[in-house]
Amino acid sequence: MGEEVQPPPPTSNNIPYLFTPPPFPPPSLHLPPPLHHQPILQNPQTGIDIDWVSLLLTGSITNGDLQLPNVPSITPTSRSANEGENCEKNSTRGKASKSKKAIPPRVSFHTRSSEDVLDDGYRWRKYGQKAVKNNTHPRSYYRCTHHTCNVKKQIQRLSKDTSVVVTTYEGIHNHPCEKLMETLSPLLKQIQFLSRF
DNA sequence: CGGCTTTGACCCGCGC
DNA sequence: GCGCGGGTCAAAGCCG
Repeated sequence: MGEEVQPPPPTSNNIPYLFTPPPFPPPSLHLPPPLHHQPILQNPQTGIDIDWVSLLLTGSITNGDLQLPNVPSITPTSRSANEGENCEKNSTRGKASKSKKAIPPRVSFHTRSSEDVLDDGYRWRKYGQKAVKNNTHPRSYYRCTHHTCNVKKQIQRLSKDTSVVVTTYEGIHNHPCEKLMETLSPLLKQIQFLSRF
């Protein structure tokens, strides 16, 4: 892949991945959010909403002055608690190896939903929940259940606006999304059929 | 019975 | 060095 990682947009709160637009496709989101999840990605400066249909059809967005490239806009974080797909545990738990760890791509986005868990077509197993500072809602930690896949995601509601769910993906799936294939295969067949005329 | 959630404990990095 | 906050583990319990 020759994709270049876009520099993170400047943020004031030193949380570099907030408001980071999703790449196309997002590392783990190969499906648009379900209908009950209203994506509210927007340019924090202009407040212009991102058009998911455009995103999925063209791979890029031209919505007002906000443009998203179709390359991953990945924002590696400087936090180091769990950097890595190499976060295999050594013999003793939590002991970090001295070698440099790869920083996994991290993407976060906001959706407006009454449900916490965004159904993105993958299967996730919850492995932790933690109360975080300055937020009345706990943060939930999920891991992809595919045995060879190391992708994680965090889900948290904004304390300011509890209808907003912040989903943060970490890592890239190394397997296809079965649900996506199920969903798309009849459409693809139809397209193939129609393209014969 | 297998897969999943819950939850308290543990570990680590960072700031003071 | 210490305390805090965040991330993960793993045992126990739940559920289909």
